[in-house]
Amino acid sequence: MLKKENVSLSVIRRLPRYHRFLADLMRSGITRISSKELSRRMGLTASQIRQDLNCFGGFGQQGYGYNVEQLHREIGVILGIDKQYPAIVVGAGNIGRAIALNFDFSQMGFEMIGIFDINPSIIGMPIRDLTVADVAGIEAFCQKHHPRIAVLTVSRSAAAEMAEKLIHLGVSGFWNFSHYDFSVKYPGVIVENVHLSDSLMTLCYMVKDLSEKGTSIEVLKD
Amino acid sequence: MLKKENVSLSVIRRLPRYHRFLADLMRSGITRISSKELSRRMGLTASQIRQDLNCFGGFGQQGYGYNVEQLHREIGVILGIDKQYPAIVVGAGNIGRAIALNFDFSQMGFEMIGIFDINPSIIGMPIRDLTVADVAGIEAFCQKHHPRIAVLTVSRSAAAEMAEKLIHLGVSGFWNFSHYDFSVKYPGVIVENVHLSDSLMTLCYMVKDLSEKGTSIEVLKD
DNA sequence: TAGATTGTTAATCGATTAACAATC
DNA sequence: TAGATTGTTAATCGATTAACAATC
Repeated sequence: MLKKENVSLSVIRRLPRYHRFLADLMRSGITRISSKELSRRMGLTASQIRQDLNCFGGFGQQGYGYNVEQLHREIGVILGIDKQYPAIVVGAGNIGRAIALNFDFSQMGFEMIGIFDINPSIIGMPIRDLTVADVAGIEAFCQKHHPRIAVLTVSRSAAAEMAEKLIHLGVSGFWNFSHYDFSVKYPGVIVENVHLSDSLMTLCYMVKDLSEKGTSIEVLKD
Repeated sequence: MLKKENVSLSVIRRLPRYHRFLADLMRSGITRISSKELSRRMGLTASQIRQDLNCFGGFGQQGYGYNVEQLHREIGVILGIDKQYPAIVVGAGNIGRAIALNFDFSQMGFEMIGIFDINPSIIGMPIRDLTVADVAGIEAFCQKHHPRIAVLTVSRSAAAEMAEKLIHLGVSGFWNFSHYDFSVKYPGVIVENVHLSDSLMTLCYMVKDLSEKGTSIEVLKD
């Protein structure tokens, strides 16, 4: 199915957004869409959409456009969210619990098979169909169940050691919420960093920038 | 202080990461750093670091490098995190609470002045020095306190109406955790989207891609 | 002064956009 | 068939990297 050998990360990062907008279209009962109309809704160019999709194959039909339901499904397959890679959550504090409670991992390619924490007052807490386990047992757990990815929500100080341990236990990917940046230290290990504070600082810059440029918010508002 | 009129978003998005690495250096007691050494630690090129910083001015010294503490402070000022823009959290579910509890907004340019929810069993709950208020009173609150940004963690279905309401109440920026993408609908309004599910799907792609290419994880591991 | 490293200009690379022939 | 819209090639644009003169 793959046409291009190496698809750029910029393209990959747009795929989930296409997937989301296509799901919206399905909900609205729209069954076909042109790259032009989709580009209008998403704030992109039609050219870019066609270029992006053609990295993976020709999913459209000349003169017709794309079948919404089919394209939605195909993008899901490209992303691999039809898989069920075993995953664990390490750190069951506020963020870890919120993630575990709010996300349906099974819809995003993963099966949540374990949650761990070091805090005795959190260990034993039920979260969905799992129970928070003592992180002391994580080594035995990994040797038995071989999780492919770990959601890392431990503190900055604990992250370095934990990442190293998990890599040696065979974990090949991390959804990293900790403030520790280990993508540089372990090249070859897949790390998807979620630095929420970076995102908030970027927002701060944009708010400040808008203020300083004195652009009338009133004008922009309507 | 600004040298360049319009700095690209790619550059802006790297600033918080520089800020974070510089804070690390300060903690390690390192007082000066060259672009070369910093690039090695961050996994970038020295050229890029110098280009990025020179969008805002010359912070270094030939033959010496950069003063860590000074550069850290300067980047903070560029980002505007020394400001205290009033902010509210709308939606105090798992994600909203986790965000409100974990983040020190004051260190990222914002002051948290209110938290709102629609659910009676959540209203009245204390979160840090605030209490979750009934979202019914959000209009009166905004007219009185004029929050600049809103952290939006309401459901997809509630997001559209809430965004519109807040925009008309003068909120000019959103930290958007909802699945509703309104950056296209309201151009001019600042929206920093945090689509955690997009991030997780991207990780899924990378894990799948690694599996399919059959690259030996063993080799990469050590 | 000599060595180091910046600030900045020029070259390269990659990503986005435009154009259009192919075709449903 | 005629109209529409894709898939794909070519042109443009922007971002990254390289090079080097300026200077601490």
